[in-house]
Amino acid sequence: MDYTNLSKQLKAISDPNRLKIIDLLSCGTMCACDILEHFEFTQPTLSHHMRILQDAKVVDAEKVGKWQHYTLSQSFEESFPLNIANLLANDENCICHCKNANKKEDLIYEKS
Amino acid sequence: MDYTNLSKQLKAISDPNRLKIIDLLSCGTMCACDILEHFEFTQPTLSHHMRILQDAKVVDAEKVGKWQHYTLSQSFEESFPLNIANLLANDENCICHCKNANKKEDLIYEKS
DNA sequence: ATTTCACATAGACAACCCTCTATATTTAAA
DNA sequence: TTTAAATATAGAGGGTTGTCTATGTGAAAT
Repeated sequence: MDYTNLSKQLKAISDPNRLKIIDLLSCGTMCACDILEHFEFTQPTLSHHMRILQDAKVVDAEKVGKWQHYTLSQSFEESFPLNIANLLANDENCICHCKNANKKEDLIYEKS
Repeated sequence: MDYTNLSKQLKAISDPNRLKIIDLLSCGTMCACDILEHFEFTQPTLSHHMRILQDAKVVDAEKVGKWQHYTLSQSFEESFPLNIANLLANDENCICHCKNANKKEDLIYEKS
């Protein structure tokens, strides 16, 4: 598991305003000015948030005339929930392979 | 969707070291000293990380003798992946109800 | 050609985060 | 009772973040 990379995506989405942006984009493509209508902050602040989401490959951008069209990136939509499931799963990918868990003296050991 | 609350959980887990802690705990309960063996940083730093995870209700702690036993909280394991899926889903919970998406002049409108 | 619109960039500032060293607390062991 | 072990707390330092105002840029409209 690549903690550094997953951490970057999590940092990118772990702001309440950026979560709302992602929720808006889950409905489909939107341009910056339409997104901005849903917020109280200024246009440069939105531009800052969109750059963070693009740098983290959470959102794709395409310029159409004067407008920037933003879309949730397919790789994010597909792989991010899988990465979260993988993180929480107790399976062969688990870092500790269950060697170090539940080994305190008040817990029962398996016979060796 | 409660962006503020989801943001707090995301911020809590969006650090590479805390992601590794969560991955370790996905195998089961561990005490602080066992977790610490997997890291280079100092004991007070681990204590700091565990407090953040507890405050965000990601991890539960139980003191047993000298040891602190840490476990992934059941509510986190269950509800967090659902919240992520909900965020990305284009469904009735979507903030915009699809009213504002895809409305630019270069896109086709549905007949009304 | 000039203006307007949509968006990006620069720089500043306060708040927060991660890590450290030093020290306190609590529990068990000697 | 003293000591040792496991963990928590306090405080500091350097880095990062979210927001702002001011300004730049590029495309469309007049």
